Amino acid sequence: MQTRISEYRKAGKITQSELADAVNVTRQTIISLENGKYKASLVLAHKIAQFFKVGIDDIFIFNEEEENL
Amino acid sequence: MQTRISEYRKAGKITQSELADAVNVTRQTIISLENGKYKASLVLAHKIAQFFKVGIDDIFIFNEEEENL
DNA sequence: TAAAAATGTAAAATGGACTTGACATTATAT
DNA sequence: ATATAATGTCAAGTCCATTTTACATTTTTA
Repeated sequence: MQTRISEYRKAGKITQSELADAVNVTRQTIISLENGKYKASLVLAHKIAQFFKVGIDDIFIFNEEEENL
Repeated sequence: MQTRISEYRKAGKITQSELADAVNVTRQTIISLENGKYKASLVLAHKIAQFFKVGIDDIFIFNEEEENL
C-alpha cells in the first residue's frame, strides 16, 4: 500500500527512528510501511496520523480498485 | 476494539450478511468486529467507513490508553 | 406457533503485520 | 576524508486478523 509517511516525516524533519519510537513500533516497521512492503494495522495508522496531526486518509492511500483486503 | 458498526448498520437497516457482502468479507468477520473480538485491518476499516459514508474515526473507537498496537 | 431470517459460537487453518538482530549502503557533518 | 547518523536488506519467529464450515440460539414474520 502506498503512503505519504516519508513526505510528512521529511516535512517535519523527523527521522524514521524518531517516528518509530513516537508510535511505539520498530524502525523496521516504518521502513516497511514507507517502502510499501505491507499495510499498517488500523491502530498504527491512527497513531501515525495523530502524530502528524492529520487524518488517516491524508497519509494512507486507498487504491479503490486493487484492495483485496 | 470498540466500534459503532452495529449502530450504523441498524440505523441503515442493513443485515450483517449484507454488510459482509458489501465490503467483501465473511459474516464471521463482521460479527467478530461488532463483538470486539479483534480489530479490523486498515483497508477493511476504510471500506466499512466508506460504506456508511463516514470517516474511519466515526466508526472505530480508539482508546488512546490501552492501544498496544 | 411454526418457518425463516438474523445473529451467535467454536475450532482449525492461513496469511500477513510486526519484532528482533545482524549487516550493508547512503547521506551528513566535522 | 572519516566518523556518525540515517536508511535499507534479509531472514526467522510470533501473534492475530480473516476464512471456512458446521451448528445453536434469538428474532421476525406469516
